[in-house]
Amino acid sequence: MDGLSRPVRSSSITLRDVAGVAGVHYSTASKALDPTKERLVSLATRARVREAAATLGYRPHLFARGLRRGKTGMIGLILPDIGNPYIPPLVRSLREVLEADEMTAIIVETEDDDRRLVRALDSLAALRVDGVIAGCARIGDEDRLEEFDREVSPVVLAIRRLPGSRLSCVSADDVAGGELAARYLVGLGHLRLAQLEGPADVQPFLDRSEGFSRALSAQRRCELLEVGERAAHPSYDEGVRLAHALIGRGEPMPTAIFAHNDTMALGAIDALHSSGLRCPQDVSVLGFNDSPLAERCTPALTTIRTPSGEIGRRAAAAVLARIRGEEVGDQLTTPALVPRRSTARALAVGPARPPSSSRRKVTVR
Amino acid sequence: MDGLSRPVRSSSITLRDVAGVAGVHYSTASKALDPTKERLVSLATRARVREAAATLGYRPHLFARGLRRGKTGMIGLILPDIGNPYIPPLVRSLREVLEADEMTAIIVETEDDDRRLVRALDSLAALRVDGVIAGCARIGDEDRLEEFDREVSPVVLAIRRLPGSRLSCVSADDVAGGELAARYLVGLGHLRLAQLEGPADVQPFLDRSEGFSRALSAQRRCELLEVGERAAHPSYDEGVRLAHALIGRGEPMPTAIFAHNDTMALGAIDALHSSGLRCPQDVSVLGFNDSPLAERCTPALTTIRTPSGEIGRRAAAAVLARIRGEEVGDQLTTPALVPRRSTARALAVGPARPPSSSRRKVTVR
DNA sequence: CTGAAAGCGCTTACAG
DNA sequence: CTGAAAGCGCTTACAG
Repeated sequence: MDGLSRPVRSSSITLRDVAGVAGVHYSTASKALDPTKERLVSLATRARVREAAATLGYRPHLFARGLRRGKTGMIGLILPDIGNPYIPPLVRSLREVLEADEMTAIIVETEDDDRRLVRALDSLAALRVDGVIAGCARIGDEDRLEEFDREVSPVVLAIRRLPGSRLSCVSADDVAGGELAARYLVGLGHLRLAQLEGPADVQPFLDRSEGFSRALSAQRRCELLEVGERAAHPSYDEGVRLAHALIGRGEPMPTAIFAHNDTMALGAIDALHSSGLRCPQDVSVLGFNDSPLAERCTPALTTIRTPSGEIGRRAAAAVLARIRGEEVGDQLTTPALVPRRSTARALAVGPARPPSSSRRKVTVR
Repeated sequence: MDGLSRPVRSSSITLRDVAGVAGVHYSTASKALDPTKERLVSLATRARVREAAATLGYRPHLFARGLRRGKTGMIGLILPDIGNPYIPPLVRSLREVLEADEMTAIIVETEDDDRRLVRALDSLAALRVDGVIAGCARIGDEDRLEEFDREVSPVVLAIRRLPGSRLSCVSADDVAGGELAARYLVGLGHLRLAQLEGPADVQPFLDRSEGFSRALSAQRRCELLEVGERAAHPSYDEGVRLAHALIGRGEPMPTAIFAHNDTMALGAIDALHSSGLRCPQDVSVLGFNDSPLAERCTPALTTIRTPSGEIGRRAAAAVLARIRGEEVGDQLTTPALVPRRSTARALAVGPARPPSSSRRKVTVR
């Protein structure tokens, strides 16, 4: 009678419709269509129901099913920035694992902003996601994330670990990555080095710093030059800014720079370039992550690979396990050095200087 | 009794719980909490219900509500590739508009693969999304997309129009963009030009080709060199490949190249570079889209801006309108030229040639 | 202004 | 093997 209150689209085919065509009760149709329950239904009925479903184009209403079963089949994926080239491969691998379990990922972005995180968590709670993969954790987020884990659904950390939290985490071994960076550059003969550090509220950057400077201090004669500040965001623009800060100090330039991610490394290379310094001839630059753009730039970027595919797969498997009620431990993947063109042997001769400053000295003297 | 079948988490606070604490029927609680219905409830009750909801931390179960109301609050966003730097800004702007209407976007990727499109549409149908924004349309997808629009929920096209379809579309005016590219390069004095074309099953690339070559043929003395093939994907790698194809022909090089998107332009620049040709001194390169990386590379890329923020917002507004039952027309946004460092005046002197081939000629002669 | 009932589309014990 | 019933959490006519 009330045409307006009914769904308009033809394809809101329901189990009732299927059952009607097949001539059975809709609960029987439900069982016939459920692989785990089909054995409760006679072969003949099964066939009839399936045919009816096929000809009608029936699709189970996932959220109706979810409501009944007490789950939604949705996983929240909280990311700081989907524009970071490291992210898409990770999202893809993660989604593959989720989809194999009929789960769908909902991506929300925080842009490393507190209020956005709160809002993201709010919506995911209202959506009743079955679990969350948080790739956005900043030091200080422990409580919020753990509360969600306690009150709504399981949360696992990915990429960014949170030492002060009991939430399990899948990430790279960033300390080892920093060490690897240092040892490689030292092996190339570099004695004066610097690092462009990511924000201090993100543990991986702290870890990379620690690994790098620790491995360096184990070497005699190696000097770690201070940039004086860290990046506000681990972005190209900040890479440019910090590199210029380094150049502008007036002190001798390092012969090698370790940037805390690939994007900052690209910024640094372009900044060097625009200051008349060549990479790698004057200054070697080493990135971190091995995101897709690392091999697609000039010079191709030497970097530390932190396998995003594997981290994505493991993180997905970890939430799925926690949803099943299993406990999962932390998982660190081992980073690997990928040598390309942006690093070179240190020259035996004296320190490179920004052309302008060396020119200045020449004219002054 | 049966502890196992009930939700475990404390926060599955339901309307019943709230009503219990407030001492009212749960239907009354529902009204008290609904801004559009709160006037049906006495002030005192309203206050009590709200307080109960707040102290219990009640959140409406969005999918339960959706089931009752016949909508889910979800919009499917079908994209070929979230790794394309043009995409994140578009996703962000689009999401802003959707969120203002309490809608959530579900992103699925097709990688321009037929089977993935089918699967994507399948899942979105099972999710009963209220609408779809398809940024993945390839020529030939008309039927599938229109069927979804007819049977499941409204589909609007974004970025890629589909001339053979009645689905409404929000995109850039790609023909005008191609013309703009041609006129700009001609204005710089270039007489021998080439374009690196994207796949022929994507209308925007066809449009860019058409605009470019049409504007060029209107000029006397301008020559459009044939590359001989199009890109299989509009990617960096294909940009590299096509540029090498151009260089390897043995014919004189163009002095300006129009790449059908920024990513291909970057590939082309790197390919030129690795062949000893400088951009822009030897060859100017013009991109398309003005994705974020265009201003963050060396040389900064001259490109055609097709405002992703605006396209995203309009596309979101368009689905929302269609969901409300309104018809919406096609919308073309006007592209604009963004001059940067990768293009320069054509030299008055003779054609640039790949160094190797010119060297060869020198030694041979 | 409040409550009781029906129902969104499904699943799942429970009878027969 | 099949069906009838209850219920997931909500909203919304409909009575009172």
